[in-house]
Amino acid sequence: MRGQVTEPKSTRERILDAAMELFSAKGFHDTKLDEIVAEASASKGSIYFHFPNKEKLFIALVDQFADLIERRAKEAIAGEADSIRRVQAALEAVLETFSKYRRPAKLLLVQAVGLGTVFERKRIEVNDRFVLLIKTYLDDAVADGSIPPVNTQIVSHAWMGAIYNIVIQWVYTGEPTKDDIMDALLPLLLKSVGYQE
Amino acid sequence: MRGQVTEPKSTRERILDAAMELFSAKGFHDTKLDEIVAEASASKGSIYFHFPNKEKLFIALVDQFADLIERRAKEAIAGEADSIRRVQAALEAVLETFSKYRRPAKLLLVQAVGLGTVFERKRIEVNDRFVLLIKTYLDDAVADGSIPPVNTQIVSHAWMGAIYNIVIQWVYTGEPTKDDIMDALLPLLLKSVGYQE
DNA sequence: ATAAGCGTACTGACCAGTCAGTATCGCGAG
DNA sequence: CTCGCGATACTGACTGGTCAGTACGCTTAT
Repeated sequence: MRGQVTEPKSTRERILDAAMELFSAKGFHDTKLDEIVAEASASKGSIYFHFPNKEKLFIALVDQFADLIERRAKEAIAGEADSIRRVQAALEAVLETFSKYRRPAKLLLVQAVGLGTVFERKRIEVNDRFVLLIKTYLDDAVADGSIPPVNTQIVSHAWMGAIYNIVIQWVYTGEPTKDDIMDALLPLLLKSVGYQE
Repeated sequence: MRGQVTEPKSTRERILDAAMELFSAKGFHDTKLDEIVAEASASKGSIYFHFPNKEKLFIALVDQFADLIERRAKEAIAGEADSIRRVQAALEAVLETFSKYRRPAKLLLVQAVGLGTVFERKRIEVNDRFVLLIKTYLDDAVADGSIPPVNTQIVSHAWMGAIYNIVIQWVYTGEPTKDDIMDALLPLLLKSVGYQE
């Protein structure tokens, strides 16, 4: 029998949780390290024991969530054989994951933008990872004739932006609901490349 | 006959130009007031003579460009009668304007995101202005039967995001060209709402 | 004993914003 | 026409608060 029903969180985890909470709510610059210290019931020393600096702490959160999203998308893809189904499954998985983790979504889609040059690269890197993922499977779908030929470069960027913006809207207002998004966005995107079900 | 061929720019204009240059390149926080001072060949005091603070200077630039975009879109709309043509004309005008002003585009679409709560409201306000504009004419197009009924709320946000992301991509890489964007994005968006030409 | 893990008091660079002062103009009175 | 006066536009040295990062010390487990 353990002393606690739920294993007490490690300091490192508490710091990450607190940082996620605050960064996603107030952004990078408006979040003070001392606030993270307070929220995490930790100390400045322990933050600098676990992370080299504030910037890396932020990036750790971005990477962590970007990895999760990508993993979920790839899992979903792996479960489908047909190329257009793969695209569809990946979209569903991504939307599902975003809607399950509202704060990380805001961190990734809003707070990680418009910081200096350093973060900019990170943002572009993450964006391109997903665009490439979409593009790959769109190209497959074109190749096997599921959809007519399109400029997949532009389409994947456009899709990415569409998803971004809808999710951001949802992050702020809670509207539209995840189901509404699924019902409206998925057909919209598929129709945009000429796919008829 | 004037003494100068081109009227020398006022201090206020030089400050705005310099601020646009630097903010769009390095973002809000990485741009120091002293850098704007140097770039504008002005002085700290004159910045604070013309603007209450750094934040308002930034917002002035955002507003200025958002106004321009909206004006161009409305002009384009005014020249068309058919509702679907209006949507089309507005999109063309917006893309045209973005592509003509690369730096302001980056300022509005990238650098104005992820700053604190104050800027966040501004960003949402601007975004909603355009979304509403799109939505209005989409609703018209649905009403007169040009396109089948769709969730125009979601569609307008999705369109907005698609445009954003493509333009951002262009801002960074110069690719795809404006013409490629027109050729690929316009049909994409129209197809997404089931419009066949 | 010794090192990983953490706490706390401290430092100092940085930079937005201030302010006392200067320059230049238009204008009405003498 | 010119002098005084107020208003507008601008200057740049200075300040003071802020906050990321550091120094160093105490604990606990091995």
